Amino acid sequence: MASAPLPETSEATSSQTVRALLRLREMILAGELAPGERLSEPVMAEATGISRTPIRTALVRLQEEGLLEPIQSGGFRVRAFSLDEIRDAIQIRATLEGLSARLAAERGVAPELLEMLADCVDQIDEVLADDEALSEARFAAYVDGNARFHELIAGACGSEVVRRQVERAMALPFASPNGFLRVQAVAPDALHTLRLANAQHRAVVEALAGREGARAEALMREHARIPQRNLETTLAHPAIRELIPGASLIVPG
Amino acid sequence: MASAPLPETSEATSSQTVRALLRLREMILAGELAPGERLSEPVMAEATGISRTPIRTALVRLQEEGLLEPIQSGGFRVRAFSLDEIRDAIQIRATLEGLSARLAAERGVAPELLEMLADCVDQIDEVLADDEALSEARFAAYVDGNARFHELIAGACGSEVVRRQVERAMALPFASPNGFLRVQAVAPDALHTLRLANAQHRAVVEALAGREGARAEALMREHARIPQRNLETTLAHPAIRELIPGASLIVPG
DNA sequence: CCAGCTCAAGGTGTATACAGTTCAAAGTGT
DNA sequence: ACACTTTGAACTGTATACACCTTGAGCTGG
Repeated sequence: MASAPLPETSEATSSQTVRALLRLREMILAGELAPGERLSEPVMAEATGISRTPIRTALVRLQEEGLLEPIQSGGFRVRAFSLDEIRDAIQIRATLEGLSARLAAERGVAPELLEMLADCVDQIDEVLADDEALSEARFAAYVDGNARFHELIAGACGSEVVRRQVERAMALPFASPNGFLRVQAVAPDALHTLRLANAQHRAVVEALAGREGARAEALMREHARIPQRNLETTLAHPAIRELIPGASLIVPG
Repeated sequence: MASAPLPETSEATSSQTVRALLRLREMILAGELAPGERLSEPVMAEATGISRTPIRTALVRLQEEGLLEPIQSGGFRVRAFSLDEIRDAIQIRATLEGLSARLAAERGVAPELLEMLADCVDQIDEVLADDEALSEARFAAYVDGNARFHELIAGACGSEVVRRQVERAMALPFASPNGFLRVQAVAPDALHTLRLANAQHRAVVEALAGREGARAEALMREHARIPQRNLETTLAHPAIRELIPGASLIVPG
């Protein structure tokens, strides 16, 4: 039990379908497939070395995920997202996170969960303690803490249905809590904003502990203004578009 | 162009996959497949006369929809829903409808849309004008008006992303606006409650017209208390469980 | 030179075959 | 009588073959 390093979950992921899903998502977000372009199953099969069947089910999954849209005559094309849609996607996530937080506060959260949330906040505080610019390692630690915090919030109300729906809302790359973080990191007031974000995190934990449902909900909603702002920044400085995943899917519209 | 009655969209729906999806969903909601039961692809293929491939993609879609859950060793089983989960699913829908309504109010809605919404409300009012018990036909008219109203709200903010997400939230049968309506119809205070519901509809239209975002959002949320109450009623009187679609998926939990 | 038509190439939807694996039941040994 | 083993049936994941459809390019006729 003690030996045997975990089988590398990333590469040798058992099924072909999962491999195809990961690979295709990666290709789409990397911009290897232009928005509006039809995804030819035989071509993808050739490119990935996976047969058409798993490719096909991966395409269905990606459609449900929102990255692809069906074509009248059959098959799928890469979806393009307008800035307005991205704004809305972020608001959807924030709204659902707010719901989860409110329900959690109203129903009460287990002390262990509060502690785990506090751990995330502490980890981020530690990362931000220094006044120097963020190193790559510190940035990674922030991303990790932030992702864990938001995952915990998604499941905080103890409802599988809610957790699923929140996760769905995060599926779009720009709607994810970490979607615009790299943009954030290069901003002049980066540290200041990140500290503000973590102050909001801490306030949410406090609200959950005190069963303040409305406060927890409002905080989670307000919290999503930060990526909104980063989106504006990205809009204003097209050069930093490269920093955000799936940037190629964003169209002026 | 004038002749040729539209090909019956319901039965001869072009693709096998769509047919399989409809048929399987129907079977699950009708309780022909018990919750927890594994769905054998060959068996379903035999039962429906459709080959395994379309069955398979339908299963994937039903999983994304939330009606099925994956089994460790492969394949899917019918998902069971606890009462708490149903409550939460209704709240999710209400929350997202509230978001759509608020955004619509803030951004302003086209006069044509307001008119269409008002039409729904009027249609329902007409159905409820009479003080007698609801006939089957009047009930159907109510269901239709109600469904149209909620669909319009889902798309009212003009965002495809939001519309999609709201529709997703309505996918679970009990979370749909019409999910518990049949229960409502047999209640002693049926007409009273339905009139209350439509008063809320009308208030939402008013709020949209007046760009009162917070009001529109709060109304849509409150509006979902009615199905919540109907859920309680159903719980108290197990005999009427038969009236709601997918009742067999509800477990005590 | 342009419009319309034809034809071919490619692509999707579907069926089916096959290998590896899981699960359960029956049988055997104690 | 009970527990363990073994075997077989069934099922999933995957590959592949095939028919029908769509679409675009090239060709022909005006």
